[in-house]
Amino acid sequence: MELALCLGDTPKPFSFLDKTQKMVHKDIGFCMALGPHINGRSQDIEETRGSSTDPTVQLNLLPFSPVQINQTPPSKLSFPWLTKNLLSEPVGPPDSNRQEREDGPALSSSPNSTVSSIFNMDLSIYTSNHGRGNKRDLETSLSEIEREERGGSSSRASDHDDEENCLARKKLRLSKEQSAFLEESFKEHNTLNPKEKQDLAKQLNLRPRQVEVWFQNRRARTKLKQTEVDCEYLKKYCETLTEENRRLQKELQELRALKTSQPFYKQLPATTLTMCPSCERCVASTAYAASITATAAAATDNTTLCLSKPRS
DNA sequence: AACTCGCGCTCATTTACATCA
DNA sequence: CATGATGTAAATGAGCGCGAG
Repeated sequence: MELALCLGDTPKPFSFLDKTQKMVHKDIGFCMALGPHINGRSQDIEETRGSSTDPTVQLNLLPFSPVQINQTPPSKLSFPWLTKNLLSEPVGPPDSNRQEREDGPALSSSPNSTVSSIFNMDLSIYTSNHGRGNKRDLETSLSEIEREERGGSSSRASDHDDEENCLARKKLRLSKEQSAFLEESFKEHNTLNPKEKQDLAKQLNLRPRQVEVWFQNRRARTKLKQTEVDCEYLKKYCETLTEENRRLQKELQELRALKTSQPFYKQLPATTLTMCPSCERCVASTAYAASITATAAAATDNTTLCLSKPRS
């Protein structure tokens, strides 16, 4: 059994996996593999194994979203062992229906439908910055909202306008209520269609662009958290495999020692199974068995040793 | 049908700022 | 009060898909 680890650029396929899987990713990644491998004779093992149903395992962890919490693009590798239970994070359906939502917003599934009763309040930016917001922030935010309402949906162009109108980028701290509301929405969908974005912005007295950015950052945080979970799991998994590898190596050594210390054992022919002519049962048939039971050997024409009673 | 272009979106990365110990 | 660490809102640029021409 061999445990191989690869960290860095373009993980190379492990030798004992040559006939099984090839890695094609050129990204920097983490790669771990487990397979039968004794003293570098993986080729022999591979040949004798033949069509074994015990395949080698190679695990590739790519730097980009190895496990998607909220979406799982088909081209990306996902880890089957991670379930929504493990992840404490909401596991939404793959966002394949995004186009559908954009074509016609599924308002029935809108976060507002479930949380608006709780948070249907005027979440004014007057209360933002946890009550520490100053007058300048307030005026800036208000003018931004007015601009947004005049200009319609956010875009890069409006961002540039923002830049022109707002000389210094003043950081706005979202209030607890705003964050909670956004969080609830995120649990429903981790992406927004334009209508949802507009609605959320209106309800929270924020610019649609701010809502969009919040979701962007929230997705990034989710992903980061997930990466940490993955790393932790892989670390433990790696330790387990290392331990298993050590144990098997030790076992192998013991077997080899036993083999060399008992040379007569070497002379024993392989045990084969044959059918006992008298009882019609499978029995072990070896020259060794025959030699130690002279009487039995004399009683029968062949070397089959049968200790069971003949069938009546 | 193949192409180009513009648009809008997401993502990764970086920057800037607020907050806290 | 100054300072470094941390969290996070926002900016930026790249890449992708899609519809229109």
